[in-house]
Amino acid sequence: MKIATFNINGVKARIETLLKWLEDSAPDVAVLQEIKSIDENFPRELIEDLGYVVETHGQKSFNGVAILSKLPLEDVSRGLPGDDSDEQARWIEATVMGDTPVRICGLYLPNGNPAPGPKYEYKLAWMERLDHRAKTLLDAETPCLLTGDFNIIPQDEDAKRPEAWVNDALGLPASRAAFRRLLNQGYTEAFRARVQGAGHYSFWDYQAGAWDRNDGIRIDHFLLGPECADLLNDCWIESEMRGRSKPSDHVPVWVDLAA
DNA sequence: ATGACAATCAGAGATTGA
Repeated sequence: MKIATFNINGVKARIETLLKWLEDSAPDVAVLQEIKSIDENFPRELIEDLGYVVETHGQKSFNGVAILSKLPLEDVSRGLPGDDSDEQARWIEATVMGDTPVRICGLYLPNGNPAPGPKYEYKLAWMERLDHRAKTLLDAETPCLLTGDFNIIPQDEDAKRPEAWVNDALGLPASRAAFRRLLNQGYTEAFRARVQGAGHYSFWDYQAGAWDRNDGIRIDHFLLGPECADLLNDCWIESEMRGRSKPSDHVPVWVDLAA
């Protein structure tokens, strides 16, 4: 089973790019972030016509996540538990019913800039809620994974210019520590289980020719629970998507699971 | 230190992103 995460930076602006990608790359499951659309305006029929079931958790203008799947989805839930007052659409879960069912959590973690400040406090509080949800999922002792735009640069090797991010919400020690706490629970970062070394990125800013200079950062991740990590065949970044016409500033990241 | 670029909502320019 091939699963991809992709921050599409607006489904309305990216629909042609998205449809062509679904046709050409054909993920079994696509986990999307920043759909920037309410559920009613999401182009679900165009995607259903390609053989996908579509589950969205959208909001007006910003944020918004979705799961597209060629396999049936069960037990869909929306919103990260732990704060009923949080109205930002950043979390969706569903169980993908392949040969081995896998619980998939799609997340769009808050950016957090400027830091310090209320937006950074929201990011850290959101990660605390994520930590709790992740623990609960592990307790089930069945295959599960967390994937999406984490807005975290895990280590210096995950940025072309690490010095540019030391005071940024994506690279601050508290951000990295919260990410490590997830790993320390027993989650495996799929990409680093397969690929070592610097120079692998999933985001390049639209500005200042960042793509042409390969001035990127790796912030889109797969965290696999133990039962899911046992199924990992491969993990890779589809970086060539950044060079196509009308690209998102993120590219898809993939896992192949024996599930 | 800031802007560079892009998307959204709105129908200009502010807001958000990373």
